[in-house]
Amino acid sequence: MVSDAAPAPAKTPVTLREVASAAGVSVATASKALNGQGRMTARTRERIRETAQRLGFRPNSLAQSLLRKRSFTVGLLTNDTYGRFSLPLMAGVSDALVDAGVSVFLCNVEDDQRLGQLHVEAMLDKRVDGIIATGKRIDRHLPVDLANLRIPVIYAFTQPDPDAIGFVSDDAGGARLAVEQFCVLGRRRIAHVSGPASFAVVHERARAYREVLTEHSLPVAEPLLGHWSEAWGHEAVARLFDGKAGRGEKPDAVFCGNDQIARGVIDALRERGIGVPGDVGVIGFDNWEIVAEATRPPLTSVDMNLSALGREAGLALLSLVGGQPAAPGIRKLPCRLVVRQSCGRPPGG
Amino acid sequence: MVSDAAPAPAKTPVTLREVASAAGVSVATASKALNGQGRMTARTRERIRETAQRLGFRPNSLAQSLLRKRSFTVGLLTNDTYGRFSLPLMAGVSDALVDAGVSVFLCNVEDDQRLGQLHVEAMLDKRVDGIIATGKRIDRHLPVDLANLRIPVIYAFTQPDPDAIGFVSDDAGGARLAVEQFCVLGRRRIAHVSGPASFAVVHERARAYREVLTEHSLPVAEPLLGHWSEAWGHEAVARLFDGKAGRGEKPDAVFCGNDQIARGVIDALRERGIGVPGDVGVIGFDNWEIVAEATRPPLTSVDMNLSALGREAGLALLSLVGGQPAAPGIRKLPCRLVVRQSCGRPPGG
DNA sequence: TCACGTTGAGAAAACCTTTTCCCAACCGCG
DNA sequence: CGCGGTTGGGAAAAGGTTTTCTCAACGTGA
Repeated sequence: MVSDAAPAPAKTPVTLREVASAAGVSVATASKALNGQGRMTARTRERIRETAQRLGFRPNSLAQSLLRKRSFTVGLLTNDTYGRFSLPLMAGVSDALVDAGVSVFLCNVEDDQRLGQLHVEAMLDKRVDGIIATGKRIDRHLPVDLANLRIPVIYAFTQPDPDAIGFVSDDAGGARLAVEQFCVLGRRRIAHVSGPASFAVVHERARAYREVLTEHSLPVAEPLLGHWSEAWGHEAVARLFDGKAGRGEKPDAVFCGNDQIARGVIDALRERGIGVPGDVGVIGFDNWEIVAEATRPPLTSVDMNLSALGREAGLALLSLVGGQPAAPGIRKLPCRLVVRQSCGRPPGG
Repeated sequence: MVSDAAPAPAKTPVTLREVASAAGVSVATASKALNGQGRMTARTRERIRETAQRLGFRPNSLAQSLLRKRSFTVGLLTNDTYGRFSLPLMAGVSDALVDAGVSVFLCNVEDDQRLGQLHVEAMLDKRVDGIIATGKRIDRHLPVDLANLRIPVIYAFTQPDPDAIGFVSDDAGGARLAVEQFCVLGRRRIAHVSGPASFAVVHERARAYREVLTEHSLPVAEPLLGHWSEAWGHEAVARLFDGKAGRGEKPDAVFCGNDQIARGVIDALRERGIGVPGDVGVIGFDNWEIVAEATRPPLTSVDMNLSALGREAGLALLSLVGGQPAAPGIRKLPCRLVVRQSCGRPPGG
């Protein structure tokens, strides 16, 4: 027998049987030694451990899964192929699971029912322990039916089935943060420019906007709804600022439905010689850093904490898989305001 | 026996054994019937198939994998957590593999060696058939060692190990497309504004830029290297256009290293009253649609075809897993020019 | 009738690990 | 010396599928 020195990468994985025979014990004993189970002398256990170490033994996850009926694998379903929402979310999910030794199948289903079916079946066949469904819109379903699946399902940033568990961002809370910030900064005429009325979050944020203004006894302007683009930001500024009303009647703050709109608003204001944040404060939504940091001045924006949301979803799934019960319903996670320069500084500051 | 009508979702998966006993045959026969193997009467085969169908039988992938030593699973390693490069690439990979019944483990390793190790080991334990490594930079390695892995590895949009197979975009070719386009459009004084010198692609594109200009006997200006931001685009315009040289000596076209720089360039030009594309044509790189479509005018840009690159990588891995040999080396995939309005139209058009 | 080939289907091994018995040896105690 | 209890470790089943081998029945030609 040649003593192989460095544990050179074996061409074929070493099995428990090989460890056992190298250590001169049965596979049963070897298994128990490595898992800290059973009874044996400390010396035997240590010898087996060393042998396994030396041979570079790693248990075959497939065999373990087959037996334990637990694959340490979950599926992540998304239809947000190119979007920027799913990536931080996925990172959070993955982050929460990797420490538990759980790997994540990424399944992009677009909006294709057939593709969704295909992926779900593949995941079921592979005996995933659970599924996380995520999308690009809070108020839409994925094109798959996950209702009676015999494995736990968690929804994140997408519309959950009834009786399921879903995590979403607290958009109303996020909107409050933004508008309250304007109030604190002494802004009095706060406008709201947002996306299409077909999005549920548009109404949720608009409601919060109205509430905060009312609470502060400030005038409530009807929100301007358009679409999620810079161009719409430009147009909204034209509508808000190009009238012949005096300076004192025009907005001194604009709360925007996303960062692209805010970018358009800031650019349009600058083109009109209106100072940001001097004359008008601007706050965006999404905190899309690459946009928020490129605006002039850098954009204050509401962050939905998507990565944290993904983490929570991952942990919730883990606990469900572990057999912990959990009440169905929607959990809203708080947003946070990332203050940069576009909103201005406190009067006294 | 009650005839259960609709195949209600069973609480526990139905096994081959159950199918066999329901059809009155042995598991061996059942297996062969469903896989089109072995010899039996057509009637027997059909009866078994129907029984399986009726019971909603789906083979346990874990058991199959254990036996076949093939898990129909691959790992996708990335360190591009928030970036926009990995998403289209992943979509392409997933797309190429889903039809072969192969699922993809998404592993985000950041730039963390420990995390990389962790993920690679988890994937190896789960007996993935192969690994695709992808990153956010073509000229950097991932923080993991995939050299002697006993399973096939493909690199995509990241620096491959020697003797490995890698797919990257043909950046020089992409740059040629852009500069040639300017030449065709009759531009004569073409500038190049790009990212930091620490990126290999910056030099590759600059070389192509010089070559094309030389081929067309046009003056070659030294490329301006800075960083990948809008702010740098602004500054570059200041350097190029704010001198006291006459209009006839200033650039009439700017080829930018990415879309953000191009965005900055266009904005800065507009602020100076210089018309785009009338006075100066602009072409960007990356074709990041959300930026390219928001510039005024919409930005012509080089698309790296990342989704196609992902597809190629996926197919290559599949063929490697299938035992097909493949020569090591780097394969460059062509870019394409997406023409919008910022480059101008042909003189006669 | 016998030898032989074909057909249809089942038994069992294999994949790798975990876990539940089970058993032999040993110890102490009466 | 006999007995119950403990200790160290092994045999075997289980998990679900695939594949090889085996075998009985049957038909055919001599």
